[in-house]
Amino acid sequence: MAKNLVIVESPAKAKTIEGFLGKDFLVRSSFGHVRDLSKKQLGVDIEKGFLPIYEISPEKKKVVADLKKMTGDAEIVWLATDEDREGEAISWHLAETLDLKDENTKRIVFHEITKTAILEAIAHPRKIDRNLVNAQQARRVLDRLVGFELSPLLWKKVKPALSAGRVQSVAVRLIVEREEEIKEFKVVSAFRVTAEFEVPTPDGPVMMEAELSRKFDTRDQAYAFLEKCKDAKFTVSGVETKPSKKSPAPPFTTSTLQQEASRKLGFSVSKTMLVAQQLYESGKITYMRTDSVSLSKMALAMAKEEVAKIFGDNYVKVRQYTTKSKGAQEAHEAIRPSYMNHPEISGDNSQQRLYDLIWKRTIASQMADALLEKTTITIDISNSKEVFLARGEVIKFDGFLKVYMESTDDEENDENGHILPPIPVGQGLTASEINAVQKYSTLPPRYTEASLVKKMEELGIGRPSTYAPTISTIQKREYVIKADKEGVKRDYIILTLKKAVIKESIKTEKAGYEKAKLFPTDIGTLVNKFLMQFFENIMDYNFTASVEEQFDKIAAGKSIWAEVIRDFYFPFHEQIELTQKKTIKFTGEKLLGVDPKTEKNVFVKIGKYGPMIQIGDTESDEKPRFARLGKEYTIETVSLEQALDLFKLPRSIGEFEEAEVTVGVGRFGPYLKHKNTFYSLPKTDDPAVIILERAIEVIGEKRLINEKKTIKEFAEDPSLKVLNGRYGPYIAVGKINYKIPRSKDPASLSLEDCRKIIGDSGETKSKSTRKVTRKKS
DNA sequence: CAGTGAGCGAGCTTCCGCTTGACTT
Repeated sequence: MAKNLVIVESPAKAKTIEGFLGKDFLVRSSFGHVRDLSKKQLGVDIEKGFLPIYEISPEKKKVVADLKKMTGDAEIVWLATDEDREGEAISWHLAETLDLKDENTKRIVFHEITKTAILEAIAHPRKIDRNLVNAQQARRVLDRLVGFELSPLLWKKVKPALSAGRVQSVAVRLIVEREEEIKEFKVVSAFRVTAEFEVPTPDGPVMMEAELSRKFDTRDQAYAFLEKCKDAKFTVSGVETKPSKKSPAPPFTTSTLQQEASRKLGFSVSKTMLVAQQLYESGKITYMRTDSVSLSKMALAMAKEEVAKIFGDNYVKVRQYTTKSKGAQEAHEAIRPSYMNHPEISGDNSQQRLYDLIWKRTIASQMADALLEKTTITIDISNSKEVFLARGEVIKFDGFLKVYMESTDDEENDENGHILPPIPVGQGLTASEINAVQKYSTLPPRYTEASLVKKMEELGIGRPSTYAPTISTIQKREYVIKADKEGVKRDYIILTLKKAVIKESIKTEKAGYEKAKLFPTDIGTLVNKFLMQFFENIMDYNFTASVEEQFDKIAAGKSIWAEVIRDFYFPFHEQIELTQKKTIKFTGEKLLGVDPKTEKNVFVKIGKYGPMIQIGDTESDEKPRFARLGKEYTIETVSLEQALDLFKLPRSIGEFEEAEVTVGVGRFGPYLKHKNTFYSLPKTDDPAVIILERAIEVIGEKRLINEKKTIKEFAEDPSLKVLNGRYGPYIAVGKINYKIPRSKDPASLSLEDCRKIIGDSGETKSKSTRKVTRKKS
């Protein structure tokens, strides 16, 4: 048996480290946290000074049992979890759950996964830092208290199964407020004037574009200016050349990798993380959940060598970056290739593309600045105080630009580029063409998943390991949806002065097209309004930053964690109780108008199952009528006519096989109902206009699929069927399903065989519970 | 999955941050 057991967080890391250490060391992983607050209850005993009630996470039972066995045999247990708040807590939880003895337990940390770094760490062990652990407990307990007291309030006041939390609710707020900004934004237009000048050079005339120093608010002003240009003289009055430089962006963190992969490769944040995980597990890149931009000494040396080899010594510039982002804990390196001398790797297309991005970014970060020369030529206009400016940029030395240029979120980005011809001051120029083009101001852009992550990081909310899950949570709760927005056509005016004549033309452009952007839903907007009204303190963009300050004090031993929590909790809990008593239901109800037929009020509001239309008052004696508001409408935009149309469903569209066919819209979209069977309508069919013939087609298609699905039926027992499902053949009895053993051929089973399989499998109970837990996750 | 909605009431939902492997009937 090995004398030493080293425990790290990640199995991939364990494998690497085991290679560095001798036979006396076994290295295993805890797979992250092994314990958490009890899931079923609040998990915090408030009366006992906020005592946390911990449980071994169900999926970690086996990990803990295995580790326990091994720690019993080891002489020394080395807790080598990450050097940050969570890592320290993981070590402490391990020590507690594994019953580790103080005298043979050592805590070590290392920042790079190299043999020397690890041997160095082993030479300098320490004890678990209880202050840091307490800071983590405070963080954990606070999040639980906020989440588990706010969410049930939402179930009561707004809609069941909603959620709120320190991180997710602020993320939703950002999206809701951006939408409000867009709604309030006033689009204005202005006329941008550009001129094409003819510049005489020894090799003949060259064209040069210049822009007027001001824009005109109206068409008439622009027209008047062009009119003046007809007999103006244009003279170069200044040529200014300034050297400038560009520096490379720092190596990737989780957040910047997600942003660049989104901009350059079009990956969603979850796709980026999935592919990065694959690269990490196959040893091609370093750890992908990090907030640090620093590179290890070894990585710097490797990068330097690689840059010199490929581009030459004059392209080398070794740089160590420092992290500026709020709340960074820097337990890992930046995300970089494991081996800098591998510009390409094997793997699927996504892996290769993401790796390429990481390789280039890392290499570029260790390269020289690009040296530029920026030139501005000023052209006076004889009869106007305005001037034309021509801007040019010349790259004198490309440096890191040889490899990599960071993208920006700005959609318009065409400022730099062209080279200007040499030209003396005093030179007269002729304008071959002057254009005044109407330009509209652009709306504030909606967030993409990646730009939301960027904003969250700026505010210090969320961590590298939670950016992707948070974004999927707020979509799963239907607070926001990711969607494309069609552009709208609009006209713009162009005035062109050419050969002393001004021509006016009108062109159309498509404006405001957006792809894969985050839009708030009615529910997201309503929940945000509720939380902003009653819990503005939690929703404050600085809330996380200020509690982090408190946690830092705990970590430094200057505050007691339970006191910090106490000071937060009691006023917060008071707010919860007050809101509980004070407010009635928060439905976002809006009066749409009056139904002309019944003369009753028509409302739109959020109900138990989402947005809906209601005809008739809730207080009246007569029961109101309800209709679900489909995803194609919003509370904001739905009209009275559209709302009333929804009550035309369900409707009968005729008879088929001597039974009525009805069409309606339900929980899962439009459906047909025939002989008590439901048939989902494809998206291409509109329930408002569908006719019987088409309905029969849909029913026929569904029957055909069902036929293929059924392998065997038995006349003696119609409730029992052998079916072909997603995971292969199975036996269905009512709503309970049974696995068919591999050894049996499903097509040749008799009723007796089936009953025997059902009898043998026995444990239907465990099956159903498993199904429930799966649903939760 | 299953096609509701008020009201009655039981029993369910929920947080953030660490980490991957489930094996689906």
